[in-house]
Amino acid sequence: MLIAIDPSNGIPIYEQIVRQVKYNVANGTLVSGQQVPSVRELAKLLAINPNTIQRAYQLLQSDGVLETERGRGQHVSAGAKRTCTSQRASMIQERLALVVEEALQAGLEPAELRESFEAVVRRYVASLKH
Amino acid sequence: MLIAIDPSNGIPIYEQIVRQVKYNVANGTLVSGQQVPSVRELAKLLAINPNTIQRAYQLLQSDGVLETERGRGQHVSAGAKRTCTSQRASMIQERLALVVEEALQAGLEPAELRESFEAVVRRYVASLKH
Amino acid sequence: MLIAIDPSNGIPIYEQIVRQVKYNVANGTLVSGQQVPSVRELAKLLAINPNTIQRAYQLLQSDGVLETERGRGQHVSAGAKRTCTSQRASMIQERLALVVEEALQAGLEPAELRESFEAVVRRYVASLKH
Amino acid sequence: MLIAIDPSNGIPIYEQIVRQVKYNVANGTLVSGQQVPSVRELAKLLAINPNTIQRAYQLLQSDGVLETERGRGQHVSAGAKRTCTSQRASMIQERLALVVEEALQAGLEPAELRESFEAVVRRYVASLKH
DNA sequence: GTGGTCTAGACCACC
DNA sequence: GTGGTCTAGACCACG
Repeated sequence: MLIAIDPSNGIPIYEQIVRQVKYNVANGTLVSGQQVPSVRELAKLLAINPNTIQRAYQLLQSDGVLETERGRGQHVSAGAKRTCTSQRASMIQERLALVVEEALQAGLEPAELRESFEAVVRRYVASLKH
Repeated sequence: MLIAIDPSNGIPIYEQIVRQVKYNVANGTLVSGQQVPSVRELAKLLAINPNTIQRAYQLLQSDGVLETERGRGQHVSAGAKRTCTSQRASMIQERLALVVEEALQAGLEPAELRESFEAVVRRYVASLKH
Repeated sequence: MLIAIDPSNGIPIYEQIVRQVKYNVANGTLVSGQQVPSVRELAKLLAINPNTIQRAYQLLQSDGVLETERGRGQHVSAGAKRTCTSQRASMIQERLALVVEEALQAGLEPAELRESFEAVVRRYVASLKH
Repeated sequence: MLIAIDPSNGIPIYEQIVRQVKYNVANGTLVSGQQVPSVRELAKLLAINPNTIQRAYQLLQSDGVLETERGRGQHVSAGAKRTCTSQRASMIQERLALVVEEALQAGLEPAELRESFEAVVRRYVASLKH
């Protein structure tokens, strides 16, 4: 599992961790039952305050992605993959909806927006081929 | 001109004011040379501390949207409309690109995304007819 | 006499008036004993608040440039020309000294500065020939 | 780093701080990546309200001189030295040009001005030797 | 009346 | 601990 933190991009670090763990679960990189690094371990690995890791793990627990067993550390919970996958899709679609709605309200033409949208898709598909 | 503040939506109040003034300028609701309410006036109107308004107005000045004359209040500067319009379009398109790219990276299918996109547009167009 | 006011250049309007009157006196455009426009007259002429003119005239009086006689308005005082001429030269030289000193303290080389200085002079002389 | 504030010289305190920080960066006294005192710390040090420091630091951020990391304080950004040095030189030369032009327009002779200029330089060079 | 600056003190999120 | 935001109230210069 790879977690990359950018401490100066405005998104709280704990939030970056939460997202990337969920991403890795949805991904298959982290599978149900698998151990995740302990708070201290991950803190040392990322050179980040343990409190911050702790906070991320707590959020992941309350989202049902991680489970803790006394003295045995954290592991990925049973239904995590399904949860994350659907969460991710709906989150992303929700954000897309927000942006598009705001653009339309701001008076941009649907055609204009559609063209921007397709341009991004084309650029992304092209970048995959390299 | 209508400015609506939501003090509890996370976006700083001064930022909300900045956006809405720019929006109104891009809009044509505020035209070049037009006076905007004085700091104290707007503060009373929105029931917000004058310092907060002051901060918003200063940002608008440094963005070239407002000009101030000592003792005579603020007015919309000459090139404001062009500035705001282009800023707005590019900001929105940038955000659209970000969301779409993230969605693609997360593995969503272009077709799926396109459908979401069109759904939002349809919903918006429909809402206009009511 | 010509007075040009720029209300949005940061220099207080009363200060702009003071400077330009002094300039005109040093100039010979305004001579000793000559009447200057009344406060109200000048205010109307420049489309400026009479309080502002009043303030400028008071400063000019305390600088010994203008004198007032009951009911007869303001006129240029006897020694005004000498006062203004010397004031102007010393003021300007003082400002030059300030800028140059700051530049040297900031570490710019005298040679570099001298070159900038001469460039401005050359540019100015050239502009006169057109 | 030394910062000296004169609260009664007309220049706003936050502006004095901004200038002196930039000066120290251009100087080499503050180098890229170096921490600057926290808002509260500097406020206590200078016996000035933290809000005023905050304002100065925010301006420095928007000028690209400082960067902030949440909960970890401010540090000098990467390109800061280049930015500050060039800004300072161009600012000073611009001001020199302004003063010289005004002097010439006011009718002072280039030779006279040149003599004033050289006098300041001589005086400054002499003061260095003591 | 206007905007510009500053102080004092509070609350929040983040680390 | 850090920075970010906001309120309240004061003082000043300008017109």
